[in-house]
Amino acid sequence: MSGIVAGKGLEQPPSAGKRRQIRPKAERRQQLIDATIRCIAQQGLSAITLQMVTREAGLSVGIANLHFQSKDNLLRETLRFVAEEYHGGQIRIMEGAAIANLGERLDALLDFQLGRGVTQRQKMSVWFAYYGEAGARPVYQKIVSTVDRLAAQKLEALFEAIIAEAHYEGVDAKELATGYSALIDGLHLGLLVTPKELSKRRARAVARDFLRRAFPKHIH
Amino acid sequence: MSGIVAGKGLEQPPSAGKRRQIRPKAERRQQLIDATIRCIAQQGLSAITLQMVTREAGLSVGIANLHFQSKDNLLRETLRFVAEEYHGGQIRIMEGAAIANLGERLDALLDFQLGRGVTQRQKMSVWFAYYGEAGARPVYQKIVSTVDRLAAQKLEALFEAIIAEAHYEGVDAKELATGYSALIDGLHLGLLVTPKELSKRRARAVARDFLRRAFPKHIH
DNA sequence: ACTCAGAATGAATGATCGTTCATTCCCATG
DNA sequence: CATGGGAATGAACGATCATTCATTCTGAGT
Repeated sequence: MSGIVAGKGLEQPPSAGKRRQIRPKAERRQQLIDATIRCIAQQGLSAITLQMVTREAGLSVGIANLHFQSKDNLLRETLRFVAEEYHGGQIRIMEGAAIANLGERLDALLDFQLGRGVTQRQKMSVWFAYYGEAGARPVYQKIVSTVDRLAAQKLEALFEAIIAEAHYEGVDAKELATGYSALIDGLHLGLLVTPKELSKRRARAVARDFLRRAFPKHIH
Repeated sequence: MSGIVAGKGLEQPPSAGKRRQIRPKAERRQQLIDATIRCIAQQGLSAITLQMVTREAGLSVGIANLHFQSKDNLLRETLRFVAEEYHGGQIRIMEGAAIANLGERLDALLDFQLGRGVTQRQKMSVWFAYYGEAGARPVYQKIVSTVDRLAAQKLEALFEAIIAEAHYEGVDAKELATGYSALIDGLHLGLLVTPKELSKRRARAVARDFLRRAFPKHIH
């Protein structure tokens, strides 16, 4: 209920009469995607309904099919948006020139992956909701794979640079990158499913520990 | 289609006429749970229907409510079964007296967690399908938490024993156990969503690497 | 001020779902 | 062999869903 009010608040002055507004297509699409994300987080992917999403967005039922042709397509586009948001954030940190020091860049990456923005219950719910359906829906696999592969390559390159810089021996960048990515995913899962057992603080400590053991000269 | 045939084959001689059979309650329940697992793996948790499950089991629609009262309850019991199967398997290895050597016990655990039985696409699909809904359904969180907590404690105890045995220094058993569990979960996720990027062989190598870096005297 | 392309609406439709329950039929028991 | 308890069935029901489309309404362009 409060979610609905919040949804309206994002697009209209508080009073928000019934008056219909005409807005550009791109804006309505984003509005619907945002509402979809909130609904998935609150109700789950299997319980989601177009009536639910459009009400959350403060719009009518028909508009979903007007801008997305079908419910399936709306869900696909929502996944695409979420995937881009997460992986894009990582890539921007890894290839950005803002941070020259490799150790600091690694720190920034960890801060992003386990920071406030990403570890919101809302975000993680959506993320794993799609993962959960990926086994039965190749489309979801494909969408995630595409961005995931790019992020994995960037991470691998960063690890290689770090290894070269400090002449670490007996460490394989690729294997380490796979392990680190898996560790972060697993920590997100823990934060979502067993929040009582795993605090965000501890999750960060665990991830830091992994990096410290691999790159002791870079992480203190 | 082939799934349906296989389902029938499991309960009836190949010819399998239409003749109705009366079986004990426990057997029917397990039969329905097995069918539910197959359906979730094939169609996903959000697409599952009772008609689908009962057809897969070679039974009539009404029988699901007869033995499980409701669809929701059938799904809950299925999760309970899967959770017990996975975590129970781990616990049996960790507290079993069959393997005295701690290093070998660790190896056996890894073999189980990333072995043929667990990493079947079917099993992992079901597992993450429920994880995906956990954000919106506290019941699922509770079911998983219960068994998960016990397994985590056993793992921690095993790590502590290993640390004590070889006098490893500067390692926290609890933190390491959290990291290892998260790593395994993340690897399962990778095997499910991006199987092209992550082979089972590589997943095992990555997990082994984690353990080797932590317990070099125990893992070679 | 006027106009109209097209954005937005929401009642209606048909399909499908979970659940019920009157009925059928098996099989252990005597 | 006869029988009753209860396991199993599946047609029927009401609820809910995605999707459609005739209609309404808006606001930029003239």
